[in-house]
Amino acid sequence: MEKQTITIYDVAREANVSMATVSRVVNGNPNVKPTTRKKVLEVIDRLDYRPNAVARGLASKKTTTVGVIIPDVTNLYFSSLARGIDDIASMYKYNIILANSDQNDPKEVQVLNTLLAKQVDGIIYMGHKITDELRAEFSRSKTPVVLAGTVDPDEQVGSVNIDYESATEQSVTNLIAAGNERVAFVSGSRMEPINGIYRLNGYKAALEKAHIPFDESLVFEADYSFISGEAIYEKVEEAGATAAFVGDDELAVGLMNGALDRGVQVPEEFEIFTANNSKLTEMVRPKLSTITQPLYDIGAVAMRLLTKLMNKEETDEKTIVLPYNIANRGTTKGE
Amino acid sequence: MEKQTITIYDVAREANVSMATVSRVVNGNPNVKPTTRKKVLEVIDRLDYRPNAVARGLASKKTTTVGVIIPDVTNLYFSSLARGIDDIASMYKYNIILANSDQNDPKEVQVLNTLLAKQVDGIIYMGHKITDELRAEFSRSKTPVVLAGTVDPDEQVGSVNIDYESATEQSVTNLIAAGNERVAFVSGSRMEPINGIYRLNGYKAALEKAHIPFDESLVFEADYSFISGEAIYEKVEEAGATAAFVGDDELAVGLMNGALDRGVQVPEEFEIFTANNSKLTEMVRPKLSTITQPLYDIGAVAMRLLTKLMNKEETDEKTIVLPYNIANRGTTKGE
DNA sequence: AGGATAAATGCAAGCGTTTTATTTAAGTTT
DNA sequence: AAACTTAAATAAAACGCTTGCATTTATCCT
Repeated sequence: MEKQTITIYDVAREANVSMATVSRVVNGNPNVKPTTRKKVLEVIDRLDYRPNAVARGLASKKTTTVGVIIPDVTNLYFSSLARGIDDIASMYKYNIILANSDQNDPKEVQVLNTLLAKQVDGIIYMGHKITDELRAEFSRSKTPVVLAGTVDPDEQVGSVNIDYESATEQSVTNLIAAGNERVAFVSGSRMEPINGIYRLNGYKAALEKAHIPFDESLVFEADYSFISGEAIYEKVEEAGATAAFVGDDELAVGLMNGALDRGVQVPEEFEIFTANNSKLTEMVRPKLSTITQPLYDIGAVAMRLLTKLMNKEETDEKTIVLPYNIANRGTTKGE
Repeated sequence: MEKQTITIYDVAREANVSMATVSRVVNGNPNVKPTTRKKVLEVIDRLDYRPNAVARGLASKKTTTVGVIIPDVTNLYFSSLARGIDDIASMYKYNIILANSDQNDPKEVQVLNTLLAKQVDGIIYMGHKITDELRAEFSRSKTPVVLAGTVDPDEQVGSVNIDYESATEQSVTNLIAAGNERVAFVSGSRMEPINGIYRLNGYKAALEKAHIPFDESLVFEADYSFISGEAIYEKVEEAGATAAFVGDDELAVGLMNGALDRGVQVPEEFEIFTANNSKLTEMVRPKLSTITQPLYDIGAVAMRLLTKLMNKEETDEKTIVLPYNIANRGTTKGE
C-alpha cells in the first residue's frame, strides 16, 4: 500500500538493458543506439518512471537547485528581482530555494548554512548589508555566490547592480535644478553600503556641484515600509526640506502620503524622487519620479552569471553594472 | 584542491565511534550516552562537519523541503501568502522551493513534476484554476497537497480560504446600501472558480436581496494588473456603473486610477470595493475599501496544515475557512 | 577475412546518510 | 553470582542514481 516508487532498476529490467543504459538515455547521453533509446523511452513512458532527483544529486554531486536569500518576498523591489532570477533559473533547468532573511544577521547565517547543507549548486543573495560572518561563510564554501541588487565593498563574489552613486547624483541634481535648495535624503539605515556610501556620496556630490553645503539634519533613516514613510514626513517638513530623494519606493509612497494627508501638494509644494522603479511607482497618484532600474534584468543577469560560475565557465567580469535611466513622472516639477 | 567535504565517516573515525552513533547524535536520538554524545559533538565542531542533506534525503526519504507553486511572486496577494508559508515552514525546519507558474497550464504540470522529482515532502499550490490534468497529478502522487487562497470545487486536497461568496455578498450589499443601483463586477477570468462561481454568486445574491436584476453587461473580466484596470474603467463607466466590486487589489488600483485620471472623484462619483487586503490598499489615496482577508495567515495556516498531512497526523478538517472582515476605507461613502 | 577502431552496453564501485538487526556493556533481581 | 533486562553501540544493508572502466558488438580498411 506504500508509495512503491519505480526505480531505474525496474526500467532496466523491463527494457532488458542495464541501469547504466537507462541512465544514459535519461541524461541524453549520445552513446546509445537509437533503437535501444526508443525501447527504453517506451518503458519509461509505460511505467511512468520519474528519476529521483535526490539520488541523482547524491551520485552526481549536483542538485540543479540554487538558494536565493531574500529580505522579504513581500517587498516589490526584491520580488521583482526574484522574478528575474526564477525565470532564468528555470530556463537553465534550475530550481530556486527561496528563504526570507528579514535582514536578521544570525538568521541569514543560519539560512545560508541550511542552503549549503542542502547542497545547492549556487547562491544568490539579496540584502542590505553583508556581515563579516556572512562574508566569511561565503568565501569558506566553494559554492559560487552572486549578489543581486546588493553591493559588497569587498568585491570577492559576483554581483549585479546599477551605479547607485551616479544615479542618485543625477536625481538630486534634477531636484536642485528645479529650485529646491533643501533636498532631504531619506533612506534605510546608513549602515547599509548602498545608502550610507553610494547614495549618500551621490547626494553629496550633487550638493557640491550646486555649491550647497551638506546639512546632516536633512538626512533621515527609516524602515522600508510605507508606514515609516508616512511617519517621517513631518520631520522632513520640519527640517525645511522642499523635496526628497528616497531610497526605496514603498518608503517614498509613504512619504508622499504623509504629505498628501497633510494637504501638501505634490509636486507643487513638495517634490519626490524615488530609487527603485518598482511597479508601485506607477500605481500611485501622482506617479513617482524615479531612477529606472531594470529590476527584472538585475535578477536575470545575476542568475545568468551564476550559471556561468556554476559551470566554471570563463567570465569576463564578475562585477556587473547595468545601465539605468531617470524618469520624471508626477512627483517632480521638471519639464 | 577540490571541495573535499568531510563526511559522517570522518567524524566517526575521529571520535572512535561508528557512523550510526554519529548519526544518532546528529539526529538527537536519545539512545546515546551523554559522554559519547559530548565527544562526538566536539569532533563535529572541530571538523566543522555539516551533514549532507541530499544523502540524508535519499536514506530517509524525507527532504524537509516543500514545493510552492505561485502564479507570480510579484503579485502582492500571493507574495503575502508566500511570506506566511515560508515563516511557518522555517519554523518547522522546512525549506521552500518556489516556482512561478504564470497560470500557464502546461508549465504548471511541468513544474509540479519537477517538484515531485525532487522528492519534496509536500506541496502548496496557489493559483486560479486547477486543470483536470493537474488535479490528476495531485491525486496520483502520494505527496500531500494544500491549496492556499485557491479553491477547487472538487475538494480532494487540503485548502485554506475565506468564504469568498459571503464576503462578496456583504461588500456588494454595502455598495448597494450606499445608493448604487448599478454596481460593476470586475474580476479575473470567470473560468476561475473563485471569480466565476463564488464571488459572482455572492454578487448575485446581494443583487437579489436588493431586488436588482442581474445585468450581464456589468460583469467585466480583466488581467490581474493595474494597467488592465486603468484600461477597463472606461468600459465600466460606459456601462453606467457608479460603483464596482473588484476581485484583485492591483486591478482595483488600476480601475481607481482610470477614474481619477479622467477627473472622476472617488468615492463621491464612483465607489470601489476590492477583495484582497494587500498592503496596496493602504498605499494608494484614497485608501481602498476592502474585504480584509488575513493573507499572511492563509499562507501560515496552509503550511501548518501541510505539516500535519506530511506527518500523517489526524486532522479534523482539511478544508479550512478563515474569517474575514470588511473595511470601509476611502473608496466607499458609507459610514 | 582479419585485425583495428569506434560505438554500445554492462559491471560495479561509489555518493553520504539512515536504519534494522545484532552484539556488547551495564544494571537488576533473587 | 547466575540469570535477566535494559541501554548503548556496531555492522552492514539499503536508498536510487551516475560514471569510469571493462567488455562486447558493430563498422571500417586493406
